[in-house]
Amino acid sequence: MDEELHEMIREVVRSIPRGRVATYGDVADLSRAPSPRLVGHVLNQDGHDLPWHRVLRANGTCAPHIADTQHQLLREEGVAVADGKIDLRTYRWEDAVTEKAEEPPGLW
DNA sequence: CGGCTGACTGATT
DNA sequence: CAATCAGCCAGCC
Repeated sequence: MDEELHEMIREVVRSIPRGRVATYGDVADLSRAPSPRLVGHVLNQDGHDLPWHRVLRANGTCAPHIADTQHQLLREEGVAVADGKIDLRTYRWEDAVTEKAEEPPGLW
């Protein structure tokens, strides 16, 4: 059953560090999901106890129906939200790609 | 079995 | 920066 994938996606989302964000594509890749759409679907169904607000679209924005809450929660964690968009180049969860994790500005 | 939808992405114009 | 197109996959009718 693909239930394992389902759990995997939730695990990845839960692994996102505080003050950082990830894109659907990243989560999909880390959870070996076949496509980012599955991530969205899973979060919609079982993302109630997950930090789904740390998952955004590739351009730094998020879905309209959750955007309001999303921005609010992110700000609580110290993530700067500018005009409904997050600066991915600064806050993107880079530990996943092991490129370079530079410290975000005024955080904590 | 076929078609539409969606918390998506990337490239192109 | 906005609009379009084409892949992508699961779920519902």
